[in-house]
Amino acid sequence: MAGRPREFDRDQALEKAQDAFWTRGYEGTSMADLVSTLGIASARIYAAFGSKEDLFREAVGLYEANEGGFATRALAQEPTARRVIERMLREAVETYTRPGRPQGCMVVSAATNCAVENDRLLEWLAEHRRARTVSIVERLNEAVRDGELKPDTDARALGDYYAALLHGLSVQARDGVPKERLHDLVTVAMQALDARRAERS
Amino acid sequence: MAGRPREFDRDQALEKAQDAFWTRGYEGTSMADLVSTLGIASARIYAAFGSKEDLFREAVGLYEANEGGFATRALAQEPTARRVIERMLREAVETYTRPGRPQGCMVVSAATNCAVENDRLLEWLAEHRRARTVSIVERLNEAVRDGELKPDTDARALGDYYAALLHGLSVQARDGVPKERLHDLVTVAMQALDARRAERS
DNA sequence: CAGATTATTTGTCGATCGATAAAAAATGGA
DNA sequence: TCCATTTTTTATCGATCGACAAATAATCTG
Repeated sequence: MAGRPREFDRDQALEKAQDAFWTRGYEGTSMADLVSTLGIASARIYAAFGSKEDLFREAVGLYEANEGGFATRALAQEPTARRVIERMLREAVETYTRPGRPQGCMVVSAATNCAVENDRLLEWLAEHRRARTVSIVERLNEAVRDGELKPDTDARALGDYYAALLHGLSVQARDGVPKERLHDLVTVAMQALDARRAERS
Repeated sequence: MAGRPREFDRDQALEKAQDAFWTRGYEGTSMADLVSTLGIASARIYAAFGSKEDLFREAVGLYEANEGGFATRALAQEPTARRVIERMLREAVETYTRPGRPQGCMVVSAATNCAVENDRLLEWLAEHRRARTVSIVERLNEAVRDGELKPDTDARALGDYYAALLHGLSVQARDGVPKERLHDLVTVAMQALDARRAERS
């Protein structure tokens, strides 16, 4: 273990790359943009991160481990499906509209339209979105088994519904719809779940 | 009025451009792509349509006048807000998942992440989405005034809710969620409106 | 100190981006 | 028939794309 020590903070550079990709997407952020945003020469970026694509994947990982991890956190920490869903949506609204931060969801908007040669990235993000949908559906199925929701509840339809809403929230946030209106919209959306709650003793 | 007659079908070329932009987005579709898709040299494209951006705007216009015009059509043709909303969502699902056609909504996905120099296009599409939201909210407000919906209904929240869902449906369709599941999800979403319907004599 | 290792600097690579100039070809009108 | 007009053909433009090679500099080990 030797060699010249790195002169820049790799984690800090990764954060800056995350924000750039989150704001403008993968193809919307050029290497020249990254050079000026990170403040280091392109050869240093390649030495530290491998390629633009590698950097992007690492940036998405950082996003999902922090700001974008609200779904995972809600699923892990909330005791009921009702609370999982509401917390997930409320935190999504907050994250998507945070002042001074990139708007919307990085996983939804960073690679939606891109050239053929980057289809792998597009598919990679799509798989992340589908996985999130699956985890929501599974949690709702669990709630049906537990008796939290009525036995005849269509958990998949309900899960698809909240997943679609989550993705729609991202588009709305990017369009500049204010946080308060998004919260009001979530309130409307929670009725679908409340209508399926079982009467408990 | 003279000059050499055009040798290709302009409308047909515009349709092909629409499909290309719809599939891969504005920046994801290069001039080289357009040349091979339309089957004509780039100089001819510029002569007929002005620029890549002009061609894109014209292609979006074509989309909104046909496949993408379901919201306008539903608003103009259906007698009740209930029927407007359901027809709009059902037709959206059909349009977004049509076999052999580009998936999702062109207005939602053709310019979500792009470079700084194309921010005008991004903002232009965002304005289209916001305008659609406004027209939905206005229709729901009208329904409250008409007595179709309960007097204490928050029409804006409800309109924002259906707009968000519409945008989410586009993302889901692009992710390959099958049509049937999207219809089931729409069924769940219709409950929010039904809960606001007034009891009529 | 010398040698191995890693980072930084500097310059540049071939490919592709959107766009156009100039010349040739095909029409209608006088 | 000849001219004005428009399209097509052909070739190419400068800018930018992502990526890297080679030389230099800074560290640890022995």
